[in-house]
Amino acid sequence: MTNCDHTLCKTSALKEAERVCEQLGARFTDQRRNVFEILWQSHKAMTAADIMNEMTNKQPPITYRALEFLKKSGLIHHVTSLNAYVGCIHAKDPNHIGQLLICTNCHNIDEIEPKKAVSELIKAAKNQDFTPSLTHIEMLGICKTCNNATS
Amino acid sequence: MTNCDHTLCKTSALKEAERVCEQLGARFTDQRRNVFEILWQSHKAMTAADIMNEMTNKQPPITYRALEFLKKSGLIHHVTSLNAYVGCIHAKDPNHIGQLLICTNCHNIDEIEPKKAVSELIKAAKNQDFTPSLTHIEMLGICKTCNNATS
DNA sequence: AGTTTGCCTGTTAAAATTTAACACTTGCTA
DNA sequence: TAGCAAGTGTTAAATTTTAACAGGCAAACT
Ligand SMILES: [Zn+2]
Ligand SMILES: [Zn+2]
Ligand SMILES: [Zn+2]
Ligand SMILES: [Zn+2]
Repeated sequence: MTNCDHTLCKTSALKEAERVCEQLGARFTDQRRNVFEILWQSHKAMTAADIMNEMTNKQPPITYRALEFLKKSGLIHHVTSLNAYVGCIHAKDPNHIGQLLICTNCHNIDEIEPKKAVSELIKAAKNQDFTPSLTHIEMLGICKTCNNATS
Repeated sequence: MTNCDHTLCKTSALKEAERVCEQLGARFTDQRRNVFEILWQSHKAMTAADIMNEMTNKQPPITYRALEFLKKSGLIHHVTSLNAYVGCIHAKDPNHIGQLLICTNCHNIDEIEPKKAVSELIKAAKNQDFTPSLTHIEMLGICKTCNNATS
């Protein structure tokens, strides 16, 4: 994501969303698109309230339902440590486990797929005879851009 | 934690809490102890409301302030994916990064310290020039006991 | 074409969760 | 013993999330 051509980010995310919905037999309705486009204005996490403020229809149930749908469909991530949401940049792979790098300064979020780390995490879990189904990895810290700026 | 002598868990956690407070120059007051002991009744996560219900003084600010303090002091973990809290079993090491194994069946939480996985996560972050300060690792799944029970 | 069906929306509230503000107390210490 | 910082009690309020239910809309059947 770092130094992205964000117009490209956004259009390809939209295309992907349409594909995913099609595949799920669900509709990419106005409300869902509205939430999705608002989230994809940037790579920053937004709270439900943030999003709601920018919606055409600002009623809570509308917003929460769309968020719920997008999350279940793997198109967005719920950033639990911020209680906020961000568009997923790996939506093509519905089974990916993302490591979210959350900059506490500029609030941008990058998402990487740390295959080796994940396999270590799963190994560690299995050592305790624990069978994981859902994994959250969130790191708060300072991103490259902000690091350079403050030095 | 699995198959623990929980009386032991609890007393050693209390002793540790007293030590940590002492070291921080803070007081392990009645309210803080009340929250802490309620959490340590088990290894299950409890929401703020759950805890509040069992407090001597059931007023929200009392509960939230104690939780905030205990979290900042590293004595409990905020389980962000459940928006709930659980006692930390590695409080002796204030810099540990715990991997929470959260059983969606019995709701017990185990916490392990996956050193290798963590170093891989940090390595992956640094590859993006990201400087992490706080790391959350939470896995939802089925624990050993529940796995055995359902098979 | 008309009708059923299931998904999705609109709307009205209400419940649940978290925080603000401020006066007061308590234990330390200068 | 007065002053200070940490911690509490109390009253509300703000924020976040959910329930409930009537209505609309698009694909699918007859
Ligand atoms: Zn971008
Ligand atoms: Zn993702
Ligand atoms: Zn811990
Ligand atoms: Zn279990």
